[in-house]
Amino acid sequence: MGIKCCHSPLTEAAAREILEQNGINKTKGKVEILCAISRTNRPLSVSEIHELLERACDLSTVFRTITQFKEKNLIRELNLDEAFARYELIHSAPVSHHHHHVRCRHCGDIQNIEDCDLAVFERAIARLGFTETEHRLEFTGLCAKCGK
Amino acid sequence: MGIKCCHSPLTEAAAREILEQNGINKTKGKVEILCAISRTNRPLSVSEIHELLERACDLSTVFRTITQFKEKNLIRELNLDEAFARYELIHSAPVSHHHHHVRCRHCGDIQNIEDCDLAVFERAIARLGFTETEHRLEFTGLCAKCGK
DNA sequence: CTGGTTGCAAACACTTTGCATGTCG
DNA sequence: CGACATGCAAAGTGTTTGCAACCAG
Repeated sequence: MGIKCCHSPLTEAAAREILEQNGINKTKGKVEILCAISRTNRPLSVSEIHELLERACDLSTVFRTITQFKEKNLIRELNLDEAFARYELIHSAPVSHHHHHVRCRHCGDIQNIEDCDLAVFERAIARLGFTETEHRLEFTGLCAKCGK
Repeated sequence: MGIKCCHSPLTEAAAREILEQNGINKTKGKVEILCAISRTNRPLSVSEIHELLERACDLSTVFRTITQFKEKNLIRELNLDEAFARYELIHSAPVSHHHHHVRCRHCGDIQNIEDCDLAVFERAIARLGFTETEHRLEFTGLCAKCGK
């Protein structure tokens, strides 16, 4: 319990299978992007992914692929108060693995938090050595009018 | 308890006093921007503020003023998964008035949530008629290394 | 073969900055 | 008067798009 980093790099074969299952063409770029995201245990920005691939494909291709992965719910987009978005794999494993993040305002380091309860959170974060903690909890949904 | 909109428009005099207390020059633009933010009960984007002022001052001035207000902790910056930031007044009243937001993924409507407890949240949001709710809880702070 | 995919360059949206001018205190 | 504030235009980011060449199925 508490804090744990979920780290599960995909083999190329596993990546190909995931793409297959989601009806996505298994091009070199897409396989590599999926592997790259699975290789890190922290959410990546598009340009970080681009650099991890050593620019093997164009930046716009990374953006397009990320968009596609997001639509297929392979990845989750995060907003950690930076000028850009970050993405992490959704481990479709048991149930959609719900967790959150702590990001250091100073060095930008990002760590995962596995529990989902405010009090537990605060304790877990303190245990990590974080100070001057702030949190931001935002909801989205369909309002009464829009929820058809 | 539950949901409530905190709405407290500032008179020009009150706005001037706040600026005074924070050592900010009381120029026409700054007074108007502060009033505009206090007049709405939902967080505003920079260009919404600009339009509310009927372009009485330049967009870059709004950006610069917002930056200054943020530094003085007069306003809070929010990130509601849009391509831009939103800002709302910090009611310095009793203690820093802590609350969150629900935003409709469809129409973009934003409402305030006053309580700060996940379970209460969920119920409150459901009571508002929101469906397909998602939330995002992110922390920032100084990690053990950076927290001097 | 044919539709999806890519690279490239250009376009976008939001935000920041440089500089000359204008205003507050 | 001097410091700060402003308008304007230009530059900077991160992201999106149009198009022709290309590749997977």
